[in-house]
Amino acid sequence: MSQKFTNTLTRRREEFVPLNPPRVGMYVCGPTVYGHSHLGHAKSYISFDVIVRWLRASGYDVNYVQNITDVGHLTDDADEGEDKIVVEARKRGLHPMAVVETFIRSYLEDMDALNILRADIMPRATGHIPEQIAMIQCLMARGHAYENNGSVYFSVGSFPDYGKLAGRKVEELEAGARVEVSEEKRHPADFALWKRAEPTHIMRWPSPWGDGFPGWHIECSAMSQKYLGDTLDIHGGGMENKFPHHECEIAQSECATGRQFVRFWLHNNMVTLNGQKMGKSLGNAISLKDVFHGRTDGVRDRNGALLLDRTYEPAVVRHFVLTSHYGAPLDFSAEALHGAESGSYKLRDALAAVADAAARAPTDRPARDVVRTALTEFDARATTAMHEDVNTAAAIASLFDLTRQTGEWLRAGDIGRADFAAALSTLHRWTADILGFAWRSEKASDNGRADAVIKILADLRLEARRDKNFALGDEIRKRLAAAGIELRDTPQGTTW
RNA sequence: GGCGGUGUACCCAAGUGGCCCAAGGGGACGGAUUGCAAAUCCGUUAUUCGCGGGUUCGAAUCCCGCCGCCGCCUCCA
Repeated sequence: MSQKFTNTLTRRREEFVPLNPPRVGMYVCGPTVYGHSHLGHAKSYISFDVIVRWLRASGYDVNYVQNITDVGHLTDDADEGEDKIVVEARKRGLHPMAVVETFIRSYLEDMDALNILRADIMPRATGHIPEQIAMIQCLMARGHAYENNGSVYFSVGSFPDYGKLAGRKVEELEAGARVEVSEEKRHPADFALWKRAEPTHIMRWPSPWGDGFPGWHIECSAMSQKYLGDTLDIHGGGMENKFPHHECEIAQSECATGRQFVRFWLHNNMVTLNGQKMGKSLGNAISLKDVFHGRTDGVRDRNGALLLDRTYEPAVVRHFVLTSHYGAPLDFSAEALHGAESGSYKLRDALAAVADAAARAPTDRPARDVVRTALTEFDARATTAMHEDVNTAAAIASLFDLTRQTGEWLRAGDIGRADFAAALSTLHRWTADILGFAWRSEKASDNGRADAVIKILADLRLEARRDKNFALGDEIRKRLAAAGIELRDTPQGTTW
Protein backbone atom coordinates (compact mmCIF):
# COMPACT_ATOMS: atom_id res chain seq x y z
CA MET A 1 0.00 0.00 0.00
CA SER A 2 1.39 3.29 -0.93
CA GLN A 3 0.31 6.83 -1.52
CA LYS A 4 -0.93 7.73 -4.96
CA PHE A 5 -1.71 11.10 -6.45
CA THR A 6 -3.11 12.12 -9.79
CA ASN A 7 -0.26 14.09 -11.28
CA THR A 8 -1.54 16.75 -13.63
CA LEU A 9 1.80 16.79 -15.37
CA THR A 10 1.43 13.21 -16.59
CA ARG A 11 -2.38 13.00 -16.28
CA ARG A 12 -1.89 9.74 -14.43
CA ARG A 13 -2.37 8.40 -10.96
CA GLU A 14 1.17 7.79 -9.78
CA GLU A 15 2.87 6.45 -6.73
CA PHE A 16 4.13 9.25 -4.55
CA VAL A 17 7.73 9.04 -3.49
CA PRO A 18 9.33 12.22 -2.21
CA LEU A 19 12.79 13.19 -3.37
CA ASN A 20 14.26 13.03 0.12
CA PRO A 21 11.98 10.98 2.34
CA PRO A 22 10.63 11.52 4.89
CA ARG A 23 10.82 15.17 3.96
CA VAL A 24 8.23 16.57 1.61
CA GLY A 25 8.50 20.02 0.10
CA MET A 26 5.05 21.29 -0.75
CA TYR A 27 3.98 24.60 -2.23
CA VAL A 28 0.43 25.78 -2.78
CA CYS A 29 -0.61 28.96 -4.55
CA GLY A 30 -2.13 31.27 -1.98
CA PRO A 31 -4.66 34.02 -2.48
CA THR A 32 -4.32 37.41 -4.06
CA VAL A 33 -5.48 39.55 -1.18
CA TYR A 34 -7.85 42.08 -2.69
CA GLY A 35 -11.13 40.74 -1.31
CA HIS A 36 -12.72 38.37 1.18
CA SER A 37 -12.34 34.65 0.65
CA HIS A 38 -15.20 32.67 -0.80
CA LEU A 39 -16.29 29.04 -1.03
CA GLY A 40 -13.86 28.43 -3.87
CA HIS A 41 -10.94 29.29 -1.62
CA ALA A 42 -12.42 27.01 1.01
CA LYS A 43 -12.46 24.04 -1.34
CA SER A 44 -8.92 24.61 -2.45
CA TYR A 45 -7.33 25.20 0.92
CA ILE A 46 -9.35 22.55 2.74
CA SER A 47 -8.27 20.04 0.10
CA PHE A 48 -4.60 20.83 0.46
CA ASP A 49 -4.92 21.05 4.23
CA VAL A 50 -6.15 17.47 4.32
CA ILE A 51 -3.32 16.41 2.04
CA VAL A 52 -0.81 17.98 4.42
CA ARG A 53 -2.52 16.47 7.46
CA TRP A 54 -2.65 13.07 5.84
CA LEU A 55 0.98 13.10 4.71
CA ARG A 56 2.01 14.09 8.22
CA ALA A 57 -0.17 11.37 9.72
CA SER A 58 1.55 8.96 7.33
CA GLY A 59 4.92 9.87 8.78
CA TYR A 60 6.12 12.44 6.29
CA ASP A 61 7.85 15.57 7.45
CA VAL A 62 6.04 18.13 5.35
CA ASN A 63 7.38 21.60 4.82
CA TYR A 64 4.34 23.48 3.65
CA VAL A 65 4.77 26.84 1.95
CA GLN A 66 1.91 28.98 0.78
CA ASN A 67 2.43 32.42 -0.69
CA ILE A 68 0.38 35.55 -0.31
CA THR A 69 0.16 37.55 -3.51
CA ASP A 70 0.16 41.18 -2.58
CA VAL A 71 1.44 42.75 -5.78
CA GLY A 72 1.64 42.16 -9.49
CA HIS A 73 -1.63 40.40 -10.12
CA LEU A 74 -3.23 42.35 -12.92
CA THR A 75 -6.91 42.72 -13.67
CA ASP A 76 -6.84 42.53 -17.37
CA ASP A 77 -5.24 41.24 -20.50
CA ALA A 78 -2.00 39.61 -19.64
CA ASP A 79 0.53 42.18 -18.60
CA GLU A 80 -1.55 45.18 -19.58
CA GLY A 81 -4.24 45.64 -16.93
CA GLU A 82 -4.07 47.28 -13.56
CA ASP A 83 -2.94 45.71 -10.35
CA LYS A 84 -6.01 44.28 -8.60
CA ILE A 85 -4.88 45.50 -5.24
CA VAL A 86 -4.27 49.00 -6.53
CA VAL A 87 -7.78 49.06 -7.98
CA GLU A 88 -9.25 48.07 -4.63
CA ALA A 89 -7.08 50.63 -2.83
CA ARG A 90 -8.30 53.43 -5.05
CA LYS A 91 -11.90 52.37 -4.45
CA ARG A 92 -11.35 52.56 -0.72
CA GLY A 93 -9.06 55.55 -0.67
CA LEU A 94 -6.39 53.56 1.08
CA HIS A 95 -2.78 52.71 0.50
CA PRO A 96 -2.51 49.35 -1.27
CA MET A 97 -0.64 47.90 1.67
CA ALA A 98 -3.60 48.74 3.93
CA VAL A 99 -5.85 46.78 1.60
CA VAL A 100 -3.38 43.92 1.71
CA GLU A 101 -3.34 43.88 5.51
CA THR A 102 -7.11 43.95 5.71
CA PHE A 103 -7.57 40.97 3.48
CA ILE A 104 -4.69 38.94 4.84
CA ARG A 105 -6.36 39.19 8.24
CA SER A 106 -9.71 38.32 6.74
CA TYR A 107 -8.23 35.36 4.94
CA LEU A 108 -6.49 33.98 8.01
CA GLU A 109 -9.59 34.49 10.10
CA ASP A 110 -11.67 32.41 7.66
CA MET A 111 -9.01 29.74 7.26
CA ASP A 112 -8.58 29.46 11.02
CA ALA A 113 -12.34 29.10 11.38
CA LEU A 114 -12.22 26.24 8.88
CA ASN A 115 -9.51 24.63 10.99
CA ILE A 116 -7.01 24.83 8.17
CA LEU A 117 -3.49 24.49 9.53
CA ARG A 118 -1.38 27.50 8.76
CA ALA A 119 1.43 26.90 6.33
CA ASP A 120 4.89 26.63 7.83
CA ILE A 121 5.95 29.61 5.77
CA MET A 122 3.66 32.19 4.21
CA PRO A 123 5.92 34.39 2.11
CA ARG A 124 4.60 37.62 0.65
CA ALA A 125 5.55 38.74 -2.83
CA THR A 126 6.41 42.27 -1.70
CA GLY A 127 8.79 40.84 0.86
CA HIS A 128 10.77 39.02 -1.81
CA ILE A 129 11.48 41.63 -4.44
CA PRO A 130 15.28 41.08 -4.35
CA GLU A 131 14.83 37.33 -4.84
CA GLN A 132 12.56 37.94 -7.80
CA ILE A 133 14.97 40.44 -9.34
CA ALA A 134 17.80 37.96 -8.88
CA MET A 135 15.88 35.24 -10.66
CA ILE A 136 15.00 37.58 -13.50
CA GLN A 137 18.68 38.50 -13.87
CA CYS A 138 19.55 34.84 -13.94
CA LEU A 139 16.99 34.24 -16.68
CA MET A 140 18.37 37.14 -18.70
CA ALA A 141 21.91 35.88 -18.29
CA ARG A 142 20.85 32.49 -19.56
CA GLY A 143 19.14 33.99 -22.56
CA HIS A 144 15.54 33.28 -21.54
CA ALA A 145 14.46 36.86 -20.94
CA TYR A 146 14.88 40.26 -22.50
CA GLU A 147 14.38 43.83 -21.40
CA ASN A 148 12.43 46.35 -23.37
CA ASN A 149 11.70 49.87 -22.24
CA GLY A 150 12.00 49.16 -18.53
CA SER A 151 10.01 45.91 -18.60
CA VAL A 152 11.41 42.41 -18.77
CA TYR A 153 9.71 39.55 -20.59
CA PHE A 154 10.23 35.83 -20.60
CA SER A 155 10.83 34.45 -24.04
CA VAL A 156 8.67 31.35 -24.38
CA GLY A 157 10.48 30.39 -27.54
CA SER A 158 13.59 29.77 -25.46
CA PHE A 159 11.90 26.97 -23.52
CA PRO A 160 10.79 24.09 -25.74
CA ASP A 161 8.79 22.52 -22.93
CA TYR A 162 6.54 25.55 -22.61
CA GLY A 163 2.98 24.19 -22.61
CA LYS A 164 3.78 20.76 -21.24
CA LEU A 165 1.57 21.12 -18.20
CA ALA A 166 -1.51 22.46 -19.88
CA GLY A 167 -1.01 20.52 -23.12
CA ARG A 168 -0.51 23.54 -25.31
CA LYS A 169 1.78 24.54 -28.06
CA VAL A 170 3.21 27.97 -28.50
CA GLU A 171 2.06 28.17 -32.11
CA GLU A 172 -1.52 27.50 -31.10
CA LEU A 173 -1.38 30.12 -28.43
CA GLU A 174 -0.60 32.73 -30.96
CA ALA A 175 -3.43 31.64 -33.20
CA GLY A 176 -6.05 31.64 -30.48
CA ALA A 177 -4.92 34.79 -28.76
CA ARG A 178 -7.85 36.98 -27.83
CA VAL A 179 -5.66 39.67 -26.50
CA GLU A 180 -4.10 42.56 -28.22
CA VAL A 181 -0.43 41.99 -28.02
CA SER A 182 1.86 44.46 -26.37
CA GLU A 183 4.33 45.86 -28.82
CA GLU A 184 7.08 45.45 -26.29
CA LYS A 185 6.92 41.69 -26.58
CA ARG A 186 8.83 39.79 -29.20
CA HIS A 187 6.34 36.96 -29.21
CA PRO A 188 2.67 37.24 -28.28
CA ALA A 189 2.95 34.43 -25.74
CA ASP A 190 5.88 36.01 -23.92
CA PHE A 191 4.94 37.06 -20.43
CA ALA A 192 6.11 39.77 -18.07
CA LEU A 193 8.71 39.11 -15.40
CA TRP A 194 9.05 42.75 -14.47
CA LYS A 195 6.88 45.71 -15.38
CA ARG A 196 7.94 49.31 -15.67
CA ALA A 197 6.04 51.54 -13.22
CA GLU A 198 4.41 54.61 -14.66
CA PRO A 199 5.08 57.80 -12.69
CA THR A 200 1.75 57.61 -10.83
CA HIS A 201 2.11 53.95 -9.90
CA ILE A 202 2.25 53.55 -6.12
CA MET A 203 3.62 50.05 -5.70
CA ARG A 204 7.12 50.33 -7.13
CA TRP A 205 10.61 49.14 -6.41
CA PRO A 206 13.98 50.04 -7.83
CA SER A 207 15.49 47.48 -10.15
CA PRO A 208 18.33 47.22 -12.66
CA TRP A 209 15.72 48.21 -15.28
CA GLY A 210 14.36 51.21 -13.43
CA ASP A 211 11.43 51.52 -11.05
CA GLY A 212 8.82 48.85 -11.49
CA PHE A 213 7.05 45.86 -9.99
CA PRO A 214 7.24 42.11 -10.49
CA GLY A 215 5.00 40.10 -12.79
CA TRP A 216 2.53 37.77 -11.16
CA HIS A 217 4.20 34.47 -11.96
CA ILE A 218 7.73 35.15 -10.84
CA GLU A 219 6.96 35.33 -7.12
CA CYS A 220 6.03 31.67 -6.91
CA SER A 221 9.19 30.59 -8.69
CA ALA A 222 11.43 32.80 -6.58
CA MET A 223 9.83 32.07 -3.23
CA SER A 224 9.39 28.34 -3.68
CA GLN A 225 13.04 28.08 -4.64
CA LYS A 226 14.11 30.10 -1.63
CA TYR A 227 12.23 27.98 0.90
CA LEU A 228 11.97 24.57 -0.72
CA GLY A 229 14.87 24.37 -3.15
CA ASP A 230 15.00 23.85 -6.90
CA THR A 231 12.70 20.85 -7.04
CA LEU A 232 9.41 20.63 -5.17
CA ASP A 233 7.78 17.33 -4.32
CA ILE A 234 4.30 18.78 -4.61
CA HIS A 235 2.89 21.94 -6.07
CA GLY A 236 -0.82 22.50 -5.58
CA GLY A 237 -3.30 25.02 -6.82
CA GLY A 238 -6.60 25.59 -8.50
CA MET A 239 -7.32 24.11 -11.90
CA GLU A 240 -7.86 27.53 -13.43
CA ASN A 241 -4.26 28.40 -12.73
CA LYS A 242 -2.82 25.59 -14.76
CA PHE A 243 -2.53 27.98 -17.61
CA PRO A 244 -0.94 30.39 -17.77
CA HIS A 245 0.24 30.71 -14.16
CA HIS A 246 1.66 27.26 -13.46
CA GLU A 247 2.96 26.89 -16.97
CA CYS A 248 4.89 30.13 -16.53
CA GLU A 249 6.23 29.03 -13.18
CA ILE A 250 7.64 25.89 -14.76
CA ALA A 251 9.26 27.89 -17.53
CA GLN A 252 10.87 30.39 -15.17
CA SER A 253 12.08 27.86 -12.63
CA GLU A 254 13.36 25.24 -15.01
CA CYS A 255 15.16 27.79 -17.12
CA ALA A 256 16.71 29.38 -14.06
CA THR A 257 17.87 26.17 -12.40
CA GLY A 258 18.16 23.69 -15.22
CA ARG A 259 16.31 21.19 -13.06
CA GLN A 260 12.82 19.78 -12.85
CA PHE A 261 10.68 22.26 -10.96
CA VAL A 262 7.86 20.09 -9.62
CA ARG A 263 7.50 16.32 -9.38
CA PHE A 264 3.79 16.19 -8.55
CA TRP A 265 1.36 18.81 -9.75
CA LEU A 266 -1.95 18.61 -7.92
CA HIS A 267 -4.93 20.65 -9.05
CA ASN A 268 -8.20 21.03 -7.27
CA ASN A 269 -11.37 21.53 -9.25
CA MET A 270 -13.82 24.40 -8.99
CA VAL A 271 -16.81 25.13 -6.86
CA THR A 272 -19.74 25.80 -9.12
CA LEU A 273 -23.00 27.54 -8.42
CA ASN A 274 -25.88 26.33 -10.57
CA GLY A 275 -23.27 24.73 -12.76
CA GLN A 276 -21.33 27.97 -13.22
CA LYS A 277 -17.90 28.47 -11.82
CA MET A 278 -17.92 30.51 -8.65
CA GLY A 279 -15.54 33.39 -9.03
CA LYS A 280 -15.04 36.92 -7.93
CA SER A 281 -14.98 38.25 -11.44
CA LEU A 282 -18.28 36.53 -12.19
CA GLY A 283 -19.95 38.17 -9.23
CA ASN A 284 -21.45 34.90 -7.99
CA ALA A 285 -18.97 34.17 -5.24
CA ILE A 286 -20.40 33.45 -1.82
CA SER A 287 -18.02 34.73 0.81
CA LEU A 288 -17.13 32.54 3.74
CA LYS A 289 -18.10 35.26 6.14
CA ASP A 290 -21.58 35.26 4.64
CA VAL A 291 -21.82 31.52 5.09
CA PHE A 292 -20.57 31.61 8.67
CA HIS A 293 -22.24 34.79 9.90
CA GLY A 294 -24.94 35.53 7.36
CA ARG A 295 -26.33 38.81 6.15
CA THR A 296 -29.41 40.60 7.22
CA ASP A 297 -30.91 40.51 3.75
CA GLY A 298 -29.91 36.92 3.08
CA VAL A 299 -27.15 35.80 0.79
CA ARG A 300 -28.26 36.50 -2.75
CA ASP A 301 -26.84 36.19 -6.22
CA ARG A 302 -26.60 39.00 -8.69
CA ASN A 303 -30.21 38.68 -9.76
CA GLY A 304 -31.44 38.80 -6.21
CA ALA A 305 -32.25 35.11 -5.93
CA LEU A 306 -31.81 33.81 -2.41
CA LEU A 307 -28.81 31.48 -2.17
CA LEU A 308 -28.69 30.95 1.57
CA ASP A 309 -31.33 31.74 4.10
CA ARG A 310 -29.32 30.81 7.16
CA THR A 311 -25.76 30.31 8.35
CA TYR A 312 -23.65 27.19 8.53
CA GLU A 313 -20.70 26.62 10.79
CA PRO A 314 -17.23 26.14 9.28
CA ALA A 315 -17.05 22.44 10.14
CA VAL A 316 -20.12 21.90 7.95
CA VAL A 317 -18.48 23.65 5.01
CA ARG A 318 -15.46 21.46 5.57
CA HIS A 319 -17.60 18.35 5.60
CA PHE A 320 -19.38 19.49 2.44
CA VAL A 321 -16.09 20.01 0.64
CA LEU A 322 -14.59 16.71 1.75
CA THR A 323 -17.55 14.58 0.68
CA SER A 324 -16.41 15.08 -2.89
CA HIS A 325 -13.01 14.46 -4.42
CA TYR A 326 -10.65 17.42 -4.58
CA GLY A 327 -10.15 16.89 -8.30
CA ALA A 328 -13.88 16.86 -9.07
CA PRO A 329 -16.03 19.93 -9.35
CA LEU A 330 -18.38 20.56 -6.46
CA ASP A 331 -21.76 22.04 -7.18
CA PHE A 332 -22.98 24.30 -4.46
CA SER A 333 -26.59 24.65 -3.41
CA ALA A 334 -28.39 25.40 -0.17
CA GLU A 335 -29.90 21.94 -0.34
CA ALA A 336 -26.53 20.22 -0.67
CA LEU A 337 -25.04 22.28 2.15
CA HIS A 338 -28.00 21.51 4.34
CA GLY A 339 -27.56 17.81 3.67
CA ALA A 340 -23.90 18.09 4.58
CA GLU A 341 -24.88 19.69 7.85
CA SER A 342 -27.17 16.83 8.82
CA GLY A 343 -24.46 14.32 8.00
CA SER A 344 -21.78 16.29 9.78
CA TYR A 345 -23.84 16.57 12.94
CA LYS A 346 -24.64 12.89 12.86
CA LEU A 347 -20.93 12.23 12.93
CA ARG A 348 -20.38 14.80 15.65
CA ASP A 349 -23.08 13.32 17.87
CA ALA A 350 -21.86 9.78 17.37
CA LEU A 351 -18.40 10.90 18.39
CA ALA A 352 -19.75 12.63 21.48
CA ALA A 353 -21.64 9.50 22.50
CA VAL A 354 -18.47 7.42 22.22
CA ALA A 355 -16.54 10.02 24.19
CA ASP A 356 -19.17 9.84 26.87
CA ALA A 357 -18.94 6.06 27.03
CA ALA A 358 -15.17 6.25 27.13
CA ALA A 359 -15.56 8.23 30.34
CA ARG A 360 -18.40 6.34 31.97
CA ALA A 361 -18.66 2.80 30.69
CA PRO A 362 -17.86 0.08 33.19
CA THR A 363 -14.18 -0.69 33.64
CA ASP A 364 -14.59 -4.34 34.59
CA ARG A 365 -15.46 -5.68 31.14
CA PRO A 366 -12.94 -7.62 29.10
CA ALA A 367 -11.70 -6.16 25.84
CA ARG A 368 -13.75 -7.50 22.96
CA ASP A 369 -12.30 -8.89 19.76
CA VAL A 370 -15.20 -7.54 17.74
CA VAL A 371 -14.22 -4.04 18.73
CA ARG A 372 -10.59 -4.48 17.95
CA THR A 373 -11.39 -6.11 14.62
CA ALA A 374 -13.88 -3.45 13.65
CA LEU A 375 -11.43 -0.67 14.44
CA THR A 376 -8.64 -2.34 12.53
CA GLU A 377 -10.84 -2.92 9.52
CA PHE A 378 -12.08 0.62 9.55
CA ASP A 379 -8.58 1.98 9.76
CA ALA A 380 -7.45 -0.16 6.84
CA ARG A 381 -10.40 0.89 4.73
CA ALA A 382 -9.98 4.59 5.43
CA THR A 383 -6.24 4.38 4.86
CA THR A 384 -6.75 2.68 1.50
CA ALA A 385 -9.17 5.41 0.52
CA MET A 386 -6.65 8.11 1.38
CA HIS A 387 -3.89 6.29 -0.43
CA GLU A 388 -5.95 6.40 -3.61
CA ASP A 389 -5.48 10.05 -4.38
CA VAL A 390 -6.85 11.26 -1.07
CA ASN A 391 -10.36 9.93 -1.42
CA THR A 392 -11.88 11.78 1.52
CA ALA A 393 -15.41 10.94 0.40
CA ALA A 394 -14.72 7.24 0.76
CA ALA A 395 -12.92 7.81 4.07
CA ILE A 396 -15.95 9.66 5.40
CA ALA A 397 -18.22 6.88 4.18
CA SER A 398 -16.22 4.36 6.18
CA LEU A 399 -16.43 6.69 9.16
CA PHE A 400 -20.21 6.57 8.96
CA ASP A 401 -20.07 2.80 8.81
CA LEU A 402 -17.92 2.76 11.91
CA THR A 403 -20.34 4.94 13.83
CA ARG A 404 -23.09 2.50 12.98
CA GLN A 405 -21.04 -0.09 14.84
CA THR A 406 -20.17 2.13 17.77
CA GLY A 407 -23.90 2.77 18.06
CA GLU A 408 -24.45 -0.96 18.39
CA TRP A 409 -21.80 -1.22 21.08
CA LEU A 410 -23.37 1.65 22.95
CA ARG A 411 -26.72 -0.12 22.94
CA ALA A 412 -25.29 -3.52 23.74
CA GLY A 413 -24.24 -2.44 27.21
CA ASP A 414 -21.57 -5.08 27.59
CA ILE A 415 -18.65 -3.15 26.14
CA GLY A 416 -16.10 -1.83 28.57
CA ARG A 417 -14.52 1.55 28.96
CA ALA A 418 -11.19 0.50 27.45
CA ASP A 419 -12.90 -0.53 24.23
CA PHE A 420 -14.70 2.76 23.97
CA ALA A 421 -11.47 4.58 24.67
CA ALA A 422 -9.87 2.70 21.79
CA ALA A 423 -12.80 3.57 19.53
CA LEU A 424 -12.63 7.19 20.59
CA SER A 425 -8.95 7.35 19.86
CA THR A 426 -9.47 5.98 16.36
CA LEU A 427 -12.43 8.24 15.67
CA HIS A 428 -10.60 11.24 16.98
CA ARG A 429 -7.56 10.56 14.87
CA TRP A 430 -9.64 10.46 11.72
CA THR A 431 -12.15 13.19 12.35
CA ALA A 432 -10.02 15.74 14.16
CA ASP A 433 -6.41 15.04 13.16
CA ILE A 434 -6.75 13.89 9.57
CA LEU A 435 -10.00 15.34 8.24
CA GLY A 436 -9.79 18.34 10.54
CA PHE A 437 -13.38 18.52 11.74
CA ALA A 438 -13.72 20.95 14.62
CA TRP A 439 -17.33 21.55 15.43
CA ARG A 440 -18.34 24.70 17.15
CA SER A 441 -18.71 24.01 20.81
CA GLU A 442 -22.37 23.90 21.68
CA LYS A 443 -22.04 26.08 24.70
CA ALA A 444 -21.17 29.69 24.17
CA SER A 445 -18.63 31.13 26.53
CA ASP A 446 -20.56 33.52 28.70
CA ASN A 447 -19.17 31.99 31.87
CA GLY A 448 -21.92 29.41 31.82
CA ARG A 449 -24.61 31.83 32.82
CA ALA A 450 -26.87 31.08 29.87
CA ASP A 451 -26.26 27.43 30.54
CA ALA A 452 -27.34 27.80 34.13
CA VAL A 453 -30.53 29.56 33.10
CA ILE A 454 -31.36 26.91 30.53
CA LYS A 455 -30.79 24.27 33.16
CA ILE A 456 -33.35 25.91 35.42
CA LEU A 457 -35.90 25.84 32.61
CA ALA A 458 -35.07 22.26 31.73
CA ASP A 459 -35.50 21.26 35.36
CA LEU A 460 -38.84 23.05 35.59
CA ARG A 461 -39.95 21.28 32.45
CA LEU A 462 -38.96 17.96 33.97
CA GLU A 463 -41.06 18.74 37.03
CA ALA A 464 -44.00 19.68 34.87
CA ARG A 465 -43.69 16.43 32.97
CA ARG A 466 -43.55 14.45 36.21
CA ASP A 467 -46.83 16.08 37.13
CA LYS A 468 -48.14 15.11 33.71
CA ASN A 469 -48.43 18.78 32.87
CA PHE A 470 -47.27 18.18 29.32
CA ALA A 471 -48.76 21.41 28.07
CA LEU A 472 -46.41 23.43 30.24
CA GLY A 473 -43.49 21.16 29.44
CA ASP A 474 -44.05 21.53 25.74
CA GLU A 475 -44.47 25.27 26.09
CA ILE A 476 -41.06 25.53 27.72
CA ARG A 477 -39.44 23.48 25.00
CA LYS A 478 -41.25 25.35 22.27
CA ARG A 479 -40.15 28.75 23.53
CA LEU A 480 -36.58 27.63 24.04
CA ALA A 481 -36.60 26.27 20.51
CA ALA A 482 -37.76 29.65 19.28
CA ALA A 483 -34.67 31.09 20.97
CA GLY A 484 -32.53 28.58 19.15
CA ILE A 485 -32.12 26.17 22.02
CA GLU A 486 -33.26 22.63 21.42
CA LEU A 487 -33.95 20.35 24.38
CA ARG A 488 -33.44 16.67 23.82
CA ASP A 489 -34.42 13.92 26.21
CA THR A 490 -31.89 11.16 26.32
CA PRO A 491 -31.43 8.17 28.62
CA GLN A 492 -28.78 10.21 30.43
CA GLY A 493 -31.07 13.17 30.95
CA THR A 494 -31.99 16.27 29.01
CA THR A 495 -29.38 17.95 26.86
CA TRP A 496 -29.39 21.06 24.68
C1' G B 1 -11.46 26.34 -32.94
C1' G B 2 -7.53 24.07 -29.49
C1' C B 3 -6.47 21.91 -24.64
C1' G B 4 -8.23 19.74 -20.06
C1' G B 5 -12.23 17.69 -17.37
C1' U B 6 -17.00 15.71 -16.52
C1' G B 7 -22.02 13.06 -17.14
C1' U B 8 -23.81 7.36 -11.50
C1' A B 9 -30.97 7.14 -7.98
C1' C B 10 -35.26 12.84 -6.00
C1' C B 11 -30.41 15.88 -4.27
C1' C B 12 -24.94 15.64 -3.04
C1' A B 13 -21.50 11.90 -4.13
C1' A B 14 -17.65 7.34 -4.09
C1' G B 15 -16.46 3.64 -7.27
C1' U B 16 -11.11 3.32 -13.06
C1' G B 17 -11.80 -4.81 -15.69
C1' G B 18 -14.67 -9.70 -11.73
C1' C B 19 -15.61 -8.98 -4.23
C1' C B 20 -20.73 -3.79 -8.08
C1' C B 21 -27.95 -6.94 -9.47
C1' A B 22 -22.97 0.10 -7.65
C1' A B 23 -20.37 2.92 -1.02
C1' G B 24 -21.70 6.88 2.08
C1' G B 25 -24.62 11.28 3.32
C1' G B 26 -29.22 14.01 2.60
C1' G B 27 -34.36 13.64 1.45
C1' A B 28 -38.85 10.78 1.12
C1' C B 29 -41.88 6.69 2.65
C1' G B 30 -43.12 2.48 6.08
C1' G B 31 -42.09 0.42 10.98
C1' A B 32 -39.78 0.20 16.28
C1' U B 33 -39.01 3.39 20.45
C1' U B 34 -41.17 7.98 22.70
C1' G B 35 -46.88 11.29 26.66
C1' C B 36 -45.32 14.56 22.34
C1' A B 37 -40.75 15.96 19.96
C1' A B 38 -35.70 15.26 18.87
C1' A B 39 -32.12 11.64 18.61
C1' U B 40 -31.59 6.50 17.75
C1' C B 41 -32.76 1.72 15.41
C1' C B 42 -34.92 -1.56 11.34
C1' G B 43 -36.72 -1.61 6.30
C1' U B 44 -37.86 0.49 1.30
C1' U B 45 -36.00 4.07 -2.44
C1' A B 46 -30.32 2.63 -9.54
C1' U B 47 -30.44 -5.48 -12.39
C1' U B 48 -28.34 0.07 -13.50
C1' C B 49 -24.07 3.85 -14.36
C1' G B 50 -25.54 10.40 -20.79
C1' C B 51 -26.60 7.71 -25.78
C1' G B 52 -25.04 4.10 -29.65
C1' G B 53 -21.54 0.60 -31.12
C1' G B 54 -17.08 -2.46 -30.02
C1' U B 55 -13.14 -5.29 -27.12
C1' U B 56 -13.49 -9.16 -23.24
C1' C B 57 -15.38 -15.36 -20.38
C1' G B 58 -16.65 -10.69 -17.74
C1' A B 59 -17.23 -3.25 -18.18
C1' A B 60 -20.00 2.10 -14.64
C1' U B 61 -14.79 1.03 -15.26
C1' C B 62 -10.99 -0.20 -21.74
C1' C B 63 -11.72 1.45 -27.25
C1' C B 64 -14.61 4.24 -31.18
C1' G B 65 -18.52 7.64 -32.39
C1' C B 66 -22.29 11.00 -30.79
C1' C B 67 -24.79 14.29 -27.24
C1' G B 68 -24.82 17.45 -22.81
C1' C B 69 -22.31 20.28 -19.11
C1' C B 70 -17.90 22.72 -16.97
C1' G B 71 -12.99 24.95 -16.94
C1' C B 72 -8.73 27.05 -19.50
C1' C B 73 -6.80 29.54 -23.93
C1' U B 74 -7.13 37.65 -20.39
C1' C B 75 -7.83 37.91 -14.33
C1' C B 76 -9.82 34.19 -10.65
C1' A B 77 -8.72 28.83 -5.41
